[in-house]
Amino acid sequence: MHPVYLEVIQLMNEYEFQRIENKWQQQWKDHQVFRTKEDPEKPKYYVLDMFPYPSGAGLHVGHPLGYIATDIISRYKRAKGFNVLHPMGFDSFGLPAEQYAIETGQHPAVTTDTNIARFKEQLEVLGFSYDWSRELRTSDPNYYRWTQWIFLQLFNSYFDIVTQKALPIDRLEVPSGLSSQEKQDYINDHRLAYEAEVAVNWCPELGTVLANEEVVGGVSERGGYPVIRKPMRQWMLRITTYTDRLLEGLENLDWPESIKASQRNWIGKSYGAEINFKEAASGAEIKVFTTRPDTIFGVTYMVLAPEHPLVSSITTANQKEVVEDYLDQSSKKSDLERSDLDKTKTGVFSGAYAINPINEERIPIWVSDYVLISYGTGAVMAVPGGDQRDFEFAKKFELPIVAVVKEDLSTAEDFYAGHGTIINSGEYNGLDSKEFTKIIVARIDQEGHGKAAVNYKLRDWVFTRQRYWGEPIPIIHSDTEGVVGVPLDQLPVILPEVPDYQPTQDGESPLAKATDWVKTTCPITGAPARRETNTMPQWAGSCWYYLRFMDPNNDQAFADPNKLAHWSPVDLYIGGAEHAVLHLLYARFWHKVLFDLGHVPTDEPFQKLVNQGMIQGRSNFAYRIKDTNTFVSLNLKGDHDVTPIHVDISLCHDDVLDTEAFTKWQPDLKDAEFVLEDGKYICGAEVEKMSKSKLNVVSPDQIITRYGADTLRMYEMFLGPLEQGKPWSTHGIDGVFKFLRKFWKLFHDETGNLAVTDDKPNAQELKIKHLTIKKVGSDIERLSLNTAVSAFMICANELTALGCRKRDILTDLVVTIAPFAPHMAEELWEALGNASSVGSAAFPDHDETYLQEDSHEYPISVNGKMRLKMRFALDMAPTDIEKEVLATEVIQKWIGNKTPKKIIVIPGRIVNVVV
RNA sequence: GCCCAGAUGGCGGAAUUGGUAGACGCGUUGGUCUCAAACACCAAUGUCUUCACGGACGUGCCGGUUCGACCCCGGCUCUGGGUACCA
Repeated sequence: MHPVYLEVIQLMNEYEFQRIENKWQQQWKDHQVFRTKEDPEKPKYYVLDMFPYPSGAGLHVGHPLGYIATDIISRYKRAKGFNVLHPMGFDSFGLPAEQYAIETGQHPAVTTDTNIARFKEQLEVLGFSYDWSRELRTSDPNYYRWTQWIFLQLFNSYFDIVTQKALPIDRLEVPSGLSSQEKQDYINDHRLAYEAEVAVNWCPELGTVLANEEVVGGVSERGGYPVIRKPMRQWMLRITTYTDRLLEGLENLDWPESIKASQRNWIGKSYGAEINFKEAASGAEIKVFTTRPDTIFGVTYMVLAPEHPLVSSITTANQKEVVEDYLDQSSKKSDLERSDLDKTKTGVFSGAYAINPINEERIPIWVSDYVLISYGTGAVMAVPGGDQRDFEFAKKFELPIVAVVKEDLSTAEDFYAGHGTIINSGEYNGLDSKEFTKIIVARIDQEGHGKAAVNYKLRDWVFTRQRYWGEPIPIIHSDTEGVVGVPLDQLPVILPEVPDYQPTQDGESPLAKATDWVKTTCPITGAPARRETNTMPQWAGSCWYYLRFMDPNNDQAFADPNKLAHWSPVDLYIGGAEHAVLHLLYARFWHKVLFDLGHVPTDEPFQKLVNQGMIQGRSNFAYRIKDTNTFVSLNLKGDHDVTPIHVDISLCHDDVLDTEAFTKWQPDLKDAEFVLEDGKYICGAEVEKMSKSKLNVVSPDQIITRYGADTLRMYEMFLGPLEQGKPWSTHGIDGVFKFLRKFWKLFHDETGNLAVTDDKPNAQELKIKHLTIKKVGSDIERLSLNTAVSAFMICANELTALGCRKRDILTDLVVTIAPFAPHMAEELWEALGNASSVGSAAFPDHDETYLQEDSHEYPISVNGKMRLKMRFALDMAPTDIEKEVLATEVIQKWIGNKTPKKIIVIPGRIVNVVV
């Protein structure tokens, strides 16, 4: 809309959203309307948003989708008499700020502050009812002090197998007769936070270690450089001890099934058996894990991962050279190459043989990187007749294939991966494979060849980053005492200033450059010692922020136990599905540890979880003819070799490029030439993730300037179901804007004066009111906010048609709409003569008596097809209805000369005549 | 490959327990107002057929259960998301 029109509309329609919204946002701020205190008189309700990372790009229209929903719920629950906790904060440690710091030398704290200020401003103009007095930032020392404190809780705990819970490390029973070094090692081996040498993602080009989430498809997310595995000393968290608890805990959570499925999948529990094979020459034991012990007679060879410790010792002299060559090659492979599924399998024969413990068969031992050292035992018994990968490998290296399970005995296929009937397995032939699994595992166990076993995909959590902008790990390295936790009264360990933020070439953290900071003393002996220089990953701060919101300014504890007891757990948590696994799994893990140690009152942190869909962007493309500065319009590019480039969507209107603006957009485009169609340059378009780099970001600010926050709030809800993703489009926002003006006009006459009357409402008007209250209330409860908006539209349409301006009707509607359009509601509420905020008014109750009717318009169907409608009294006897229906001419026509077999009358619903 | 979700007019979507398919909004068409436009308002709008009344078809496809199916069951197809040499 043109700015001139905007003024015209405002003059004509009196709904001055800009004035109204500024006014009420100021009032809420001045009077701290949303400040929350514990209130034992009211039931509590904790509504949480996934707090954002304050990026430099600011909010786009996708961010508020979930925030609007939680704000509506919060305001609704308050009006329903709940004491609502609805906080917001910032996940402010993280890579983009650090990357920016490396490029510009500006301290990440400075850019983070600027970004947060911008985010807060954008959140405020949306009219959210956050209790800003509880705002937190994960990069604030008063916050990360407690993140470090929790880390030390993990460091000072172990997982007790018997009770299946974490206990303080001093309760660990250490075997007697150990030397002091052995004793220290034993204890460290049980801590929930421990140091270990593990393979990490090392990016040689960037000279840094990357987090898993920074590696996409084997290359670095930033720059697209190859990433290799490199063993380095890391802090790890023993999340694997909690696998079963994390799995079982999912059962009672009100979470989307897909998220639970993702977590189960990620944990990846599989049942099977560990079977010991013996190497023929040395008798060395090689353990394999299999989920299909029933296929043991189909084992035709064995495969070890290249990193398997036995590889070098069993390799025969003849094969030594090829095996070493292969090991060397695979160690150099990037993750990209190793994970490329299309590649053909590689491997070498070790020269050694293993003995199948069940049938004493001698099978060759191969080495191949399709077996991973990180899962199971790093060795597999290969059953090419029953496993796709083994089958491909056997085909390539011409190894024998034996079918041992058949679904259908008549087929001649030599490959079948499912369950069925056992064949080629000696005395066991003919058994059902599932049945045989139990029998053979029992035999293996009895004969000492192995045992039933469970395996998980979940690995311990690599908890260190060689990065600057994160929480320092509160550990001191002492020459005599090993790793020592920083004493709790010395927290926080403040992030030091460093000369520059660049990661070092050898993978050491930038914190190592703060040499004075690194030098410290051992808390036990007082001798000189070094601080840990690694920092925590970005997930650390978000693992427990929901707890800190309950008591954000406490400097004695991470939160007061009474406040934790009052607010726990989070009743409703809304956020994007991209956090389905990592954040939600890590947070659950920390929570369970804190629960075991008696620090939090619940076993699970988030009772109900809802994923809002992602709002995608619509990108525009221009097509540059290769090696030229000429751009060809969408439908003419056919014959040319073109490179599509993203064009900022602000340079396009309905996919037509503003060529003049385009040439001024970037210096290298100033001489750009265009091949036009119909005198216009038409851009290509594609729906993809909304992001700064794709130049398709729509900021809520633009929409708010045009239509106001209330319109944007209702429009985003009106788009469709909350959980569903959709591309952003403003088609239809006018409809919502029109609705709000219509609602406004119910209260005002043509001159803009309040025109509410004190007339008594009639039955029809009361019915509209009560129906709307009922519908909106139940829609909010089930998070169907799109249909709630439509209920308001229906209501406004009907009242407008009736010309109803009655106070009784309108007062309740203002309270009902307040969660959705709070600014307009406040303004109308004030105009109706109320001194207090509409937020303090109780949500009206609907009265069923106004909704009841004494008759119902029955759809009359013949053989299930609706033919006409007839109105009958609700208390009319079904037999009387039957008579009337049969006597009707239209129905008679449909029955014709047949006799009705049956007539079904469902009182208050439907009539069906069966002929 | 595996796991999960989904498929309804020109478009976004509605139908809460098996009971009138298409609420509400957008768009489109026609009209009122206007010098004209915008705004606003009124009417029509699933497809096919009919001058009309009406009729036939219709919720991705095939089949089933039922008096009655967008909804339940069996078998597919396609789309989106997650995940993967996990033995």
